[in-house]
Amino acid sequence: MTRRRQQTRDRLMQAGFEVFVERGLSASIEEICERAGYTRGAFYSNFRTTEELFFGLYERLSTTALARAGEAVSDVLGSAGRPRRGGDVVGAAVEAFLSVAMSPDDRSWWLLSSEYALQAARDPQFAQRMSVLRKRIQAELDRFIVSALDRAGLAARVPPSTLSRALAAVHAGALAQSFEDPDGPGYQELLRLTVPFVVRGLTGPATRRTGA
Amino acid sequence: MTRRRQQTRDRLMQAGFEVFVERGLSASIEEICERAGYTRGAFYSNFRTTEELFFGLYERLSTTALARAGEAVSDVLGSAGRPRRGGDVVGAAVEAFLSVAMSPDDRSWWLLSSEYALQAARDPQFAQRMSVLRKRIQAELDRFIVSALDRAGLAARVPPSTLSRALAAVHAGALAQSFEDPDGPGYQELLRLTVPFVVRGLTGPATRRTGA
DNA sequence: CGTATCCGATACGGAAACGTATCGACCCGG
DNA sequence: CCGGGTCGATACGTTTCCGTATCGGATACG
Repeated sequence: MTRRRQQTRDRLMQAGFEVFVERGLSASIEEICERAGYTRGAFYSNFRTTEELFFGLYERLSTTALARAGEAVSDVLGSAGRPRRGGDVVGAAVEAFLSVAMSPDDRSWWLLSSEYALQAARDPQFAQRMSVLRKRIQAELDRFIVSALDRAGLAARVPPSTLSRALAAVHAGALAQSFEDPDGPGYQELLRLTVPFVVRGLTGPATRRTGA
Repeated sequence: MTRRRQQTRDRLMQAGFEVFVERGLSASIEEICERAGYTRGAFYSNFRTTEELFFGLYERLSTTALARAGEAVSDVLGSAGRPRRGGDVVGAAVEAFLSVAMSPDDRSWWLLSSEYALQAARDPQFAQRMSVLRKRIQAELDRFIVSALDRAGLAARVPPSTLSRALAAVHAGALAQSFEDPDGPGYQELLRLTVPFVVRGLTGPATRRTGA
């Protein structure tokens, strides 16, 4: 409510972000407070548990992701209209997809999203709360896929949501492996080795009707 | 050394496996001992820290995975020889790949491998110790890919190791997403939507020489 | 069957983190 | 400028977990 409170909340969340990245979800309340420059009193006045702060962070992150995806959609829609057949349509689509996807060098995001996945897998309540936000992003991503395909003159051979999940899975796998195996191919290369083929495999010319 | 000691080690590791799956790496020594039916004395007599047990589990798991991969290789090599062109060569290769990959419904493995990845990302020493074992599995997987391609009459357009990493990434992404988003397409479907296209995209007929 | 050794149980001290209850300072409105 | 309410700091007791040192019993072996 008050300005001061909002500021301490923000600082605690920022500190939580950093500490969670460094230490994982097992970070202690004291660590977070120390990082933020507060004492535990401030924490308990704003959050009940570390998990609560952790989930708050997810809300914040997913909100910004949603906004970014929304922008990407309008960008694509803005310059859409007439499909263009020539050129590396799929390559352009991949680039577009990358622009929506999380920044490839964002190690922090990968670490945290792994933590979120683990937490959700272990705590059904957490999973349910997360799923609400997930669905919103998922829907926005689907919209992006649809408009991007339209712009590229392509039609999906599977439901757009299925296509977007498949691409998201490939993206996540590439991101994970690029960190887990630093000697192997990097994130960019992995995507170049996979995404175009998946897109080509799951789409066809727009004129053809999807029926059957 | 003695039989009793080996048994308590085994039981502690099994308990550790279960507790790590349920609680994550932040599990306490006491939890593990309680689960195993021992007291902390037994633990300290066999391990120094929970991380040590955790890493020991990785050694054990990677060993069995290595053995399984080795079997798969000999299976494929055994019935190889003459490449067969007809039929769904790629589909068969995918099935073969799946037989090497981790069991799709093995939630425990996914949880633990995520924990391993996180731990390695945060602790360079842990990462280095893991990388030794990883490389062994990686090499076996590469051998599998090579022999499977040979058997299918296909030649990789990229280094086999690169191909295997790409497939591993897709596999990992599909596995993760199937757990993170239970409403979406499942593991099997995600792989069917992606792996064949990636394989086709990165391989060609064996007769053609790879040289540019 | 007896004995030396190994190994897991027990006991102890201490550190770290938790949650609460209370106090003092700051902030905002009148 | 001042008063009431909010908010974060402080202090306290409790719990949990840790690591070690020691003890008692099981085990392997002659």
